[in-house]
Amino acid sequence: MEVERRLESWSRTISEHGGRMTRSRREVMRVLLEAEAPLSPQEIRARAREHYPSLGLVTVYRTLDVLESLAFVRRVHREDGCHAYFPATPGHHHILLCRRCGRALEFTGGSELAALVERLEAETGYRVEDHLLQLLGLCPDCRAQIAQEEVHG
Amino acid sequence: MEVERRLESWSRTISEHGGRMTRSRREVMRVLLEAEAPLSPQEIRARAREHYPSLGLVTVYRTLDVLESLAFVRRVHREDGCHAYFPATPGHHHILLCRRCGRALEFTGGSELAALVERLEAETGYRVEDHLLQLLGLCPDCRAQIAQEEVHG
DNA sequence: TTGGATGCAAAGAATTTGCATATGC
DNA sequence: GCATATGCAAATTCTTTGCATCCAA
Repeated sequence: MEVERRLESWSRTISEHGGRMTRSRREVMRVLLEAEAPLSPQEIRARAREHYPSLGLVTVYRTLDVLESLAFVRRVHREDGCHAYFPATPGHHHILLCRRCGRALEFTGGSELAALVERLEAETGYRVEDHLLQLLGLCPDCRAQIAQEEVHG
Repeated sequence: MEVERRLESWSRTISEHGGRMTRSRREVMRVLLEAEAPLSPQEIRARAREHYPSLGLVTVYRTLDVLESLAFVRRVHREDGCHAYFPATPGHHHILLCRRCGRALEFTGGSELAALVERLEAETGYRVEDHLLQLLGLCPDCRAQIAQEEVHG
C-alpha cells in the first residue's frame, strides 16, 4: 500500500542521514501518513498510543523535528495558535484546508502565483524567495452535508 | 501626521463599540503605528515602556485582542513560533515580509490570485472562503546592503 | 457614579532541555 | 559496543484568568 511505500522511503533516508528507525518513529510516521488532516503533536501521540502506549510526547516533538528537517512533513499554523503537521507532497507547497473537517490538499502555485510574484517584485523592488499560501474553505463532502442539513432539519 | 490621524480614527471606533481610550491603549497603538515591522507582544511592551513604564504585558495582550477584533491590526505567525502584530491596511490582506529586517508590506491578491482560486475550485470541488498568503524575501534596502557587503568586507 | 480597564500573581498550555536508561545498527 | 533515541521530570516560554483596584465617560 501507499503508506508502506512512503514509510519505507522515509526510513531509508533517515538511515542515510545517520539516524535510526525505531518503533516510536515508525508509529509517528504511520499516524501522519494515515491522517486525513494536519495533526498537532498531542493528537499524533493520542493516535499512536493506540498501537504503542508508552510513546512519549517529547519523542513526538523530536521525531517531528527530524521529519520536518528532511522536508517529509510540513507544519501549518492553526488559528488556535498551535502547530499541526502533515506529510508533504514533493513539489507541492501550498495547502487547501477544509474548515469543517480539516481535510488538507496540497497544490502547486502554478502560473498564477508566479505572475503575482513577478508583478510584486517589479512594483516593490523586493526579491521574493519563499511563500506560504493557505486557502481555507469547504471540501465537496462538507458542502454536500451542509446542503443536506439545509434541506432536511 | 499620519500616525495621529489613524490613532484618532481607532479611538473613535473603540468608543463607538463601548470601549474606552486609556493611556495604556494609546501607547500600544502608537507603538504599532510607528513600527517598521510586525512586533510581538513583548516587543510592544518594551517599546511602550519607554514612554509609560508601568504598562503590563497582560494589558498589551488584551489591547491587541481588541484591535484585532476590530480589524485594526493583523497577526502573523513567525518562524520562531510566537505571534507578531502590525497595523492592517484596509482592503489589503496579504503580506510581503523582509526576512532580514522584518519590514512588512501589504498588498492585494489581484487578478492572479483570483484566477488561481477559480482554477482550484473547478479542479477540486472545494469552495474557497478565505486565504492567507505570506511572501518572504528581501526588501530593496537589504538587497542593497547585502550587495555592498559582498563588494567590500 | 460605574462599568470597563489595569496590573499583579497565579494558572494553563505548548515546547524544550537535562540526564539516566534503553536500543538499533 | 557505542552512538543514537527515549522517557521522565523539570525548566522555559507564551498566553490566559481571577480579582481587587483604578479611572474614563
